[in-house]
Amino acid sequence: MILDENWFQQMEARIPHDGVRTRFAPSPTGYMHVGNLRTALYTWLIARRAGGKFLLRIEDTDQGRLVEGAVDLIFSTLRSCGLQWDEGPDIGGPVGPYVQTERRDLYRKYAELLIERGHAYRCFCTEERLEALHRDDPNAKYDRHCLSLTPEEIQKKLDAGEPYVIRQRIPEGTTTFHDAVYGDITVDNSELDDQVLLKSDGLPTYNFANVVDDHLMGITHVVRGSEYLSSAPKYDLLYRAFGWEVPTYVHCASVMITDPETGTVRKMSKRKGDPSYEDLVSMGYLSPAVVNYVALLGWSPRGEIAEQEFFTLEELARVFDIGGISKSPSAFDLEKLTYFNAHYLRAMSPEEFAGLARPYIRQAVQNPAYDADAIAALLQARCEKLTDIPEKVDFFDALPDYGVELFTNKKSKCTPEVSRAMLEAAIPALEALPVWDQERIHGALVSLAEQLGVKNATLMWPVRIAAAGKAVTPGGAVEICRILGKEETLRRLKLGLEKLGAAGGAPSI
RNA sequence: GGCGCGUUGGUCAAGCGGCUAAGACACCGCCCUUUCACGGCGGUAACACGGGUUCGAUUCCCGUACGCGUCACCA
Repeated sequence: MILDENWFQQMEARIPHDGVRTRFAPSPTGYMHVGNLRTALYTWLIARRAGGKFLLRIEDTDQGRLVEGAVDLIFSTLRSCGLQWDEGPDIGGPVGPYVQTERRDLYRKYAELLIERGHAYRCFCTEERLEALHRDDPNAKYDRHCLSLTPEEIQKKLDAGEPYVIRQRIPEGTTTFHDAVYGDITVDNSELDDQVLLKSDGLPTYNFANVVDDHLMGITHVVRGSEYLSSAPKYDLLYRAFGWEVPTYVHCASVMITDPETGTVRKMSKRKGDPSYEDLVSMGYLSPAVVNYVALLGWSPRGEIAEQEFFTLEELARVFDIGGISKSPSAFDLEKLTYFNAHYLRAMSPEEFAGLARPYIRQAVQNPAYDADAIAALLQARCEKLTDIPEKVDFFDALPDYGVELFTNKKSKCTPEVSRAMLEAAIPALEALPVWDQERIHGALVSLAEQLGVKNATLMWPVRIAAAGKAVTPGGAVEICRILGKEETLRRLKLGLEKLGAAGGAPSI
């Protein structure tokens, strides 16, 4: 086998050396879980912070685990979070292709280059032999059986068309690698296996493809989950075997979750029903809130901004530093995400919020007479997620069949008798209003309370109960009456009065 | 089991030899108030354990415990 020097030189010549380049390299095997999203975010931030490039590479070397539509989900998730890539499968770039199966020939060439240099070798061992080895000692590493094959033996097997893999030859000694988060880590090479670089189907393993692609794509910072910390020494050895510069490793601790059933912390997982990014969105969470929250899960701002908790993506891009990434795993807390979400909801302009809220309002309020924007205004400070909305406003369309006990409220000094008196007074006062708006309804009721010598609350409580039929409502009596309109309001107040037993008799206050 | 990494309140976390050990979520109380929220103010609550090093350890070193990761022709 003759290696084409020119070809390798051409590959090298394509590599950009113009500053920071990072990559997000998911395998299209399912959905974007929160940990993936965070890795993507940090990767993007490191590039952005440095004014560098962020690339997207699809690692689809595992034929068996491909999931249809997974690539599109990755695209859409990244985009909706604002993590646009500068180079990638769909938009191309100087070091493409950006899908590993489209690069397959290249890995073989690099594997053979390693063989030539004595850092790798062909292995013809059958699955049976490997299994037998493992049976004898479950922790056994590959016994290097094929390392001792002579060139003649190898050629004979090749000619016979025997399938083989290419293995990395791990040298003696120890390997020390540096990680930007964890510092220097040293391991004894005897802990390392002669791992497979090229599978018998001709495709590279993750570890090998990763090293080759990261180098060929000029990646300067390798950001990934800490589950890869153990294989980092093998990466280092590979880089050195090729004579390549080792990139900066940035390993991030896992995102955990407290299992609601057992109360123990474990890694988040789809199978256990933990929410993915998509799930969170459909649960009513906003992308910027999720991004903001996730950024702080395992990273914290330092210096003058140490106290800041709300960040836009652009702000993060300005201040994100690798030094702020924490070594220990952190637990995803839906309650805290909810808090961030609520903050984002409230920080919107009323118009923007109304636009988002409208569909949710209309799920429960179909009567077009009821102004969705006015309802939205009541909701903005009162919901934490958009999905909270429908159940809060269902009383507009249909007055609930409530019980008279709602007319009793200690704090407002309301009893059924008091409530009856209040409604009896409120109905004519409201009936007399020539114009039905916030100011006038409010004015009428407040001055009525004054006339009657009661606290505002004493009058407002029964009016609100009668108007809404619920103990808790977004907005007070005035706001609700205004939206209901004069006619419907009066109808409901009269209905409330009936419930209280409309019988005459002087109100006993 | 070997190897690696980690361990500050229920949760996220600051701290990088000397502090009454920040801040945030949640929780509790008060204020505001036409319910509920929002907002404001305040409160409860933590350095896993044992040895060192040091004048002095949350901070450095070594053990122990616990947790996580990894030991695939998966990524």
